Amino acid sequence: MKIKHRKSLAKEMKHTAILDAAEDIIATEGLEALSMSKVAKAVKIAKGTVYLYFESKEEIIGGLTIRARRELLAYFKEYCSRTNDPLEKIKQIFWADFYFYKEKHTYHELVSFYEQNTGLEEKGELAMSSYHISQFVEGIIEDAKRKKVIRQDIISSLQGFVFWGMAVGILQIVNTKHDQLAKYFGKSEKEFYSVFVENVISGLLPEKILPAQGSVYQRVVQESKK
Amino acid sequence: MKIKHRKSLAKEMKHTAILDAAEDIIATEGLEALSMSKVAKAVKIAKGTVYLYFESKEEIIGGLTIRARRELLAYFKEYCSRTNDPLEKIKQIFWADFYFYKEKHTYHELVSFYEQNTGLEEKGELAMSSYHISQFVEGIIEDAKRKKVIRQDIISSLQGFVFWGMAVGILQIVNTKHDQLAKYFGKSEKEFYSVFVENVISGLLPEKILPAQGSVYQRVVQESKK
Amino acid sequence: MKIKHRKSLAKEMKHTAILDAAEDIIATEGLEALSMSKVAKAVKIAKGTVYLYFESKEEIIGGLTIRARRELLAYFKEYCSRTNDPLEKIKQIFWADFYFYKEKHTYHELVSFYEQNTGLEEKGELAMSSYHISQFVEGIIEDAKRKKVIRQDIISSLQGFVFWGMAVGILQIVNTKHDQLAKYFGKSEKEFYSVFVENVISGLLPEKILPAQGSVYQRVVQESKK
Amino acid sequence: MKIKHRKSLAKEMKHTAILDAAEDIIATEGLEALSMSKVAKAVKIAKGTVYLYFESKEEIIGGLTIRARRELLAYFKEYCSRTNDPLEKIKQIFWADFYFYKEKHTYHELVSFYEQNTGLEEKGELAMSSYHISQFVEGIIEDAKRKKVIRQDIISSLQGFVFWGMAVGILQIVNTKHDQLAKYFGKSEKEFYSVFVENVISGLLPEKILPAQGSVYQRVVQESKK
DNA sequence: AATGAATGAGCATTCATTCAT
DNA sequence: TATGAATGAATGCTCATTCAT
Repeated sequence: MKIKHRKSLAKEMKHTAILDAAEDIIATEGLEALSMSKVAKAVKIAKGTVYLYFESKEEIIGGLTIRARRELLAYFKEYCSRTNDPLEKIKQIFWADFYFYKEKHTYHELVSFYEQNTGLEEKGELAMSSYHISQFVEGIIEDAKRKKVIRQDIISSLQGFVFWGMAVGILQIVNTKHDQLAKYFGKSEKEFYSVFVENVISGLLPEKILPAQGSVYQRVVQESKK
Repeated sequence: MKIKHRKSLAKEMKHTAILDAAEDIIATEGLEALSMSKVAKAVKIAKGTVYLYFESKEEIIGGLTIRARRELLAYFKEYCSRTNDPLEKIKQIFWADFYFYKEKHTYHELVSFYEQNTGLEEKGELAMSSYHISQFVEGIIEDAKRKKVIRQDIISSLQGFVFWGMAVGILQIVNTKHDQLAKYFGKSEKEFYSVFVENVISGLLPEKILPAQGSVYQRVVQESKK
Repeated sequence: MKIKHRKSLAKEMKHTAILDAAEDIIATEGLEALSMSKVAKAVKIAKGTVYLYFESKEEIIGGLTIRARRELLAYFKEYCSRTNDPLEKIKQIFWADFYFYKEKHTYHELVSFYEQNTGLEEKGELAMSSYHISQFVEGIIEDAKRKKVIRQDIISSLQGFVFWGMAVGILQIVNTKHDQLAKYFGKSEKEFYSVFVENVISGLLPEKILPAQGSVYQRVVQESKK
Repeated sequence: MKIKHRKSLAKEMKHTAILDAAEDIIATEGLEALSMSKVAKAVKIAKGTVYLYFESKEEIIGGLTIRARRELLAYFKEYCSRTNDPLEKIKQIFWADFYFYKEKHTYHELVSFYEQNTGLEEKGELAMSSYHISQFVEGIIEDAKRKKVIRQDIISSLQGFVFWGMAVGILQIVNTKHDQLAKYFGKSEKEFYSVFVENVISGLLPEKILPAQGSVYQRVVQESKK
């Protein structure tokens, strides 16, 4: 058992070293340029050895995505801890995401990657990392709801997903189109993101005039429940 | 002249046939699996022949993206024409996007692809197709603004970008996570999307309580204007 | 007959236009970049039409080589006309070649190309263009021989070939290694070429001490006559 | 250690086998016809495997060129060792080159290839192989100079370049035009080459009448020194 | 546990030439 | 005489994964 433990420590270290190397490569050359050969070379082990620690390239990316999501959760916690105002906390989640995108670009790329690609199975730790984030966000939303600073019809868990989708999409567009943003609108990434955040937050507030009954929208919503 | 016309018709047809084949391949195997060899084989022409009609693989994808965007614009127009209510029209844009995603999945993939990838140059018809969509959406928002059914501080063109980013992100998450959606929340894609639309629309309404001065959010916004 | 004549005039013009275009392409992009498509495009005729005037790409290069050799002969004549001294005339041939290389680089490339490649058949005009140059050079050497300013054992025609081979080789090395020439020896192309010319001319002079009988060299020469 | 040695032996052998195969292909079909697919097929390994031993096609050609240059140097040494006469040694260099061309035609092609092509970077072993040859030839010339059997104004290193350029050019013409040589002059390659060697050697001898002052040639030489 | 040689299908692109019109 | 669409073999190179040692 002792031996096993020592072994698994060594194993853990190599596992980490492989992820570190892969992260470096992505940071330097981008996710697309990641290859098993490069990883093996960087860690100074044989290509075959990498497969002793990770079943496939996908698993390495998965491993890094776990890291990335942990870091994102840390960002969320850190930003939310700055205020006690439940609504502010929600805003802080968005801003945490923004700064995560700006400061941890590699991680953001990884998190987005998993959002963009169908057919990537998430299980085990990877699924958990996603769950932890959801849980945290849900908690923040639930708290705001309990304290009645946001609409009462909101389903916290679902709303978390919506937030997530919107933020991912916005940051994607910020990433892709920041040139146009600057050129045509004279807006910085932050200003643009501000518009988005303001929009979303404003949509949560309870003093909203609800769409009139019988509107097309209502009909569509009804329909969608079928 | 007749001959010339006939010829250019034949050419036009092959051009179309190539795009059709490429579209089929993407529909069946995904955008990543698209290759020139497959296209040639599907059209039953030589590989070199494909290059008589398209300068590169990128041009084929570009050609399909033009198709996709045209179709998306058609969706927008069709859905918006269903109502005269300016706010409803905005909602309809979101729903048009949703049904575009559901019904024209390949096209949606193509449109998203161009959103997700930096460094893809857009020119000529491709750039125009993007512009036409922006123009249309901007017009709808501008109209709602003029009619005072949405906040007056909205910048229509910028808001169009925000809409676009959010919708892309949400549909991405719908695409990737619809299993979880069903499993954990018992929600259909449509219901989930509904929550999103309601959220966004609600955020546009003028009778909004603005975030209190001095809130963290305000500070960040101020900051971002520097 | 008149019609035929007119036709062949028109034909001649197109023939010329094709060569002109090919020459431009080689001048701009190099011999390797020459392609039938580019030629056709440049002349604004169909690809197939080019084949009505030239049987193959090789024939176009052959046609240009004829031009190039004509120009080279003109250089030879021009440079030789500058002096009446028969030895000087020989020197002038070398210098004509040097300036041909410097000033008509495309033509030089073509002339060299035919020297470097085995299996390129030369017939008709192409063979003649080579013959004319040989004849001219042979005449110059023969004249110097008759006037006893060079060794009497020289076979003019053969010597012409030797000159040609040496000059081609030297210019090739000048072309390839001019950087080293400048860097390691501080010599310009001209200075280097000067050393070569001086060497060669000096080898032609009659007051030479011939290699001693019985030397290895003599043996090899004897051997070679077998 | 044994194992490692055996392994690296096996690797060395495959490396050699690839070069051998490439050499065969060049010998049979010419340098231009060399392709990675052909090499792989000839060695009966997968295309990708070739890339485990050579980074690129250019590296294979480079590897063969090293072989070729080594062999050429061996020829030089062997031929020069046949005599102690310093002038004879110079002649032997030319004859070594001739027999290298005749007997190791593929290698000659490779050596010429590197002379003819601009923009081929030479480094490491490849650069060294070139340097060793230069050094050897320079030594032979320097020795002859020191012993006063050739002109004292000769710069050994530069002269080596001139020799090399001339020999490359002559052998090229021998290669290309040997049919004409036989047909029109009734001369064998060897006889022709003899004329060349005699010419060159004769040009090195010190008892030379220098070109008269004021001749065109002198002017050009002066000019070139500016 | 570790190796690293081997695989081989796959990629986008080129181009001299042909031939039906 | 002129067209230009079509061909299709060929190019150098990549890379996730396997497996005998």
